[in-house]
Amino acid sequence: MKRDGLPFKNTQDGITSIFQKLYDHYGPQRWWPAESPFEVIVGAILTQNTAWANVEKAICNLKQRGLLDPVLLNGLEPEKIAEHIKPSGYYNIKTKRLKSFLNFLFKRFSGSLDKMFKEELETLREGLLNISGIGEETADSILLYAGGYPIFVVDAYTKRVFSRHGFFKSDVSYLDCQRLFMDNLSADAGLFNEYHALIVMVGKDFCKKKEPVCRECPLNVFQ
DNA sequence: CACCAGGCAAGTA
DNA sequence: TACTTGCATGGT
Repeated sequence: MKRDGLPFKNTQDGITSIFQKLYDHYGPQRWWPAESPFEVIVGAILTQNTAWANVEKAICNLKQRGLLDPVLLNGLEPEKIAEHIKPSGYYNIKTKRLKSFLNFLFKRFSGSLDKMFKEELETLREGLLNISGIGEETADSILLYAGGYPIFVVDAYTKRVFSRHGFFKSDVSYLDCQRLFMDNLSADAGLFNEYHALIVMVGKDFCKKKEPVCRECPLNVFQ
């Protein structure tokens, strides 16, 4: 880690102590905000490049109609799905993405999430990435937050916060960024769960896209 | 009013 | 491989 004047002995110390500072500041986040693994999956697809508040409206529409279930949603006309998830934006493409996932779930696991989550981590990750509409972040979110697998989720905030603090360049690849965390933390799903959630919190509060650097924040142990 | 949000795939060169 | 563009609503 070539970062002068920082209080970390090495990268591992940095990654570990930043987690501790965030946890001390924000407390446990207990993600994902959902009542079931399927709700996590739907939310993970709907939140692609979309504010969570809008996703909540869409999830609420589905939940109120009792449609937050693989069988029922799979039997629904695309036009009806699109109508319900409209508040989350990109509703036509997201309808296709939900259908693509459901098609995968029914063809490979006869519609059973329990069966799906019996797969090995790497096998299931490959399978999810093969679904049109599910990229690395969505796949890892499903694996970690719905399946409880020990995989670290990288998002725009992760790259922004940690590149601004010198851990890598802002155009770092998903896998390189993910490797930084997974190589320097124990493979603990509970830890990865909290860490990603805390990064999103601190990112929302102090690391906006517009500003050239992070404002002073709990992460600013760098001065 | 402009800009952004817990991405992804398809198109182009 | 490396860029660019479309997708769309709702909050600040």
